[in-house]
This record gives sequence, C-alpha cells and structure tokens, in this order.
Amino acid sequence: MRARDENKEIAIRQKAVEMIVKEGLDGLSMQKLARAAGVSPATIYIYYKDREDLIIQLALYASEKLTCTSLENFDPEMSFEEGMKLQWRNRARFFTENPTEMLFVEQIKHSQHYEKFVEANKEHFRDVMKKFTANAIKNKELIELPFEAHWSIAFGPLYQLIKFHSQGHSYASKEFHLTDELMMQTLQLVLKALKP
Amino acid sequence: MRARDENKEIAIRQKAVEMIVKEGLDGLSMQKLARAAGVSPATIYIYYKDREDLIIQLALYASEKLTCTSLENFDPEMSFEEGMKLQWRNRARFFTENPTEMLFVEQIKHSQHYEKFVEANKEHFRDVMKKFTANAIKNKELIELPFEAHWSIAFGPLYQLIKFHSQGHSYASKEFHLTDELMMQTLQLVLKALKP
DNA sequence: AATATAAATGAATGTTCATTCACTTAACAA
DNA sequence: TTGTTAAGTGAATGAACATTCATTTATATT
Repeated sequence: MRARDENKEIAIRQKAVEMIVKEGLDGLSMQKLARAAGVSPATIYIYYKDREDLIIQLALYASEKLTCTSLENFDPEMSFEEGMKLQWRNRARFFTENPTEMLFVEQIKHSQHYEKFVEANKEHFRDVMKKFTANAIKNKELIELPFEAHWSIAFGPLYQLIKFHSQGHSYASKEFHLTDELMMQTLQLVLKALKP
Repeated sequence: MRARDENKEIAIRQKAVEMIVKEGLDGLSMQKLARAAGVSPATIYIYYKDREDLIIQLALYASEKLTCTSLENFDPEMSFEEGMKLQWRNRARFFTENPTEMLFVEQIKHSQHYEKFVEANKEHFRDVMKKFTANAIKNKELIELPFEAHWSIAFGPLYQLIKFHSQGHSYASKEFHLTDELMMQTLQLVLKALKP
C-alpha cells in the first residue's frame, strides 16, 4: 500500500481556493488546477468525485475552520458581552489570517452551491450558540428574539464591515481600514441594540 | 435601418439572470443562453461585447433597479426613523417582487466581478445617503460614526434577514419566514443602536 | 419601388473543458 | 525478495465552449 502524499492534497486545496477567489467559479478548470498544483488531472479525481464535489468539500473544510476559530476560548456560559466580543474578535482574526479562504466561503455562500453546503453543515455550532443565547436571556443580558433576528443583528454588521474592508465597496471610502477600535465600537452599538 | 427587437433584449437579460441564479456563473453558456432566449448566439454579441460584458451590464442594470426602488418616496430631509423604515421596506419589497434579480446581485457582489461592478456604480445614491445621515446627526437622531460602521449596522442585519429568508440558512429554522412584523421589530433594535 | 443600414442569423472555428483509462510507481506485508 | 495494493500519471476522448463571419432579413428613408 502506497500512502497518500499529503502535500499534494494541500496543494490542490490551496490552489483551488486561490483560483476560485481570483478567477471565480467559472475560472476553475480541472486541468489548470492540476497544472497549478503540480499534479496530474487524474490525481484530483482520487481525492474528489468530480468538480462539484471538489468545490463542496473545499467549502465545508474552510467553513469548519472558520467555525472552529470562532469558538476558540468560547464558552456558552460566558457573559453575553464577553462572548460576543470573543466571537467578533475570533472571526475578524480568521479573516485577517485567512483572507482568501474567507472570501471563498462568502462566494460559495452566495452561489448555487449554497444549499448543498448548508445540508452538510454540522449542528454543533448551532447548539452552542443556542445555549449561549438562552443563557444570556435568562441572565437578562439579551432580549428575547427569534434566532434569525438575533443572528442578523449580532453578526450581520460584522460581515458587512469585513466586506467593506476586504474589497472596497461602492459606498466605502477608498481609505477605509477596519481597525480593532472601529470593530469594537461597532460591537458596542450592536450590544446596545440587543440589551434589554 | 432595422430597429432592435426589444423583446429579444429583454429575453436575453431575463434568461441570463435566471440561468446564473439557478446554475451559477459557471452554468452560463452563451449558446445555452441563446437557445433559452430564442435567439442566435451571434445576436447576443450585438448587445454585449462579450460574456463578461454581459454579466457586468446585467449586474449594473439590476443594481440600479434596486437603488431606484430603495429611494422611492425617499427624501434625505426625512426624520431618521422614517427614512430608515422606508428604505428597509423598499428594499424588502424589491426582494419580494424580484427575488431572482436580488439573488443575482448578491451573487455578483460576492464574485470576482465585484470590482468592475463597483467601479461603474453611480455616486448619486451615496450622496443622497450622506446627506440623509448628516442631517440625522445634525438633528441629534443619529450618533456620529464612520460611514462604513453606520452602514454596517443600518443595513447589515436587513441583508442577513433577507438571506435567511431566501435560501434557508445553516442556522435558520426550517420554518423561518420573514414577516413585515419581524422586520420592523429588527429595525427598531437597529434604530436603538444608532440613536444618541 | 429602390436603396441603405443595421439587426439577426446559423454554421463553422479552434480552443478548452471534465473525465477516463491503461499504465507506472512507491510502499508495505509476506 | 516478491506480491499486493492503492497512489499517481500522461495522453486521449468527445462534448461544450466563446466567438466570428458570410449571409439574409426587416425597416426607415429616399
């Protein structure tokens, strides 16, 4: 038995994500990817069933990495403010350290692959967050809200800020830079909205 | 001189947007599009320079429609609460009446075409919104904030809600439905965050 | 009715695409 | 050392791709 060459797998993943972010989903060709990763086209099919499977697997892998990072040092028993601050910082850090993967996940989330992507998503994160919010409500740190409304207020602004920062934006100033200070200022306002 | 057949132009636009939302940017082929729109492939090239031009033009057209809708009955002199309520309702209405175009714009915004899309965007909307916020700050209805932070809090949650509603979401309940009531409840919290 | 003009076409071009397959290579078990 | 297994390959295949072009068609003007 010959062992899989881990470097090949990593090279395929990394080059694929790069290609998609740079040239779009329609810029990802199996042959170009093989050349970029230094493997034979046929090798990719050892790791992935077909082109779509490749895309979905990559998205799941990257998204799992984001979820794990966002839960680092997190505990659902934390105070609401403390927990939110940690999650915002963790997510922002993931984006700073993995901008390409972050853009990739956002692209997939807004593509036709979204449904398959969601189906396969684990429930663990959802459960932790539900516990966190239930706890915060119990401690009168958070108003009662449908989960979707809560999520939208709690994280919608963060993702919007990240998008402003990552690509420039029709309405963003050219010189816009996402500082930790601005992020925390924004978070304080979000907390103001969500406190009883 | 033979006049352009407006129906053909509309058919191309409509089918292209449908195709992209259903099958993704990599699912849009000029020949398939021509067949779907009932025209010759060559006809498309009368209207658009090439495939990318087609995509960008479609995105600009749809985005302009969204901007116009969002400014319907809007006046930058309105009170902050009134103005925000109107914009939220206008945007939600656009989404309800044009779900495919809305998804299309969101897809382009998160794709590699984003930069070209932004470059070509008009400044009118930005100016109106700047006037609106400046006015609200003067009237002590809005705290002072960098434009990006303000925008993120003011509209980030709305777009997140729309996404929850349009596709289901990893963390959304299966039965989630975006009612006007929930939207207005969420807006009230956003306003709470942004009021001095 | 004749002319001019641009819209519209269908077939054709050369390229690139995803995927497969017969084959070779590496590593471990015997 | 030899046999077995799966990793890895390069070339090949046929389909689909974006785009072009010689030609036809419709219409507004003369």
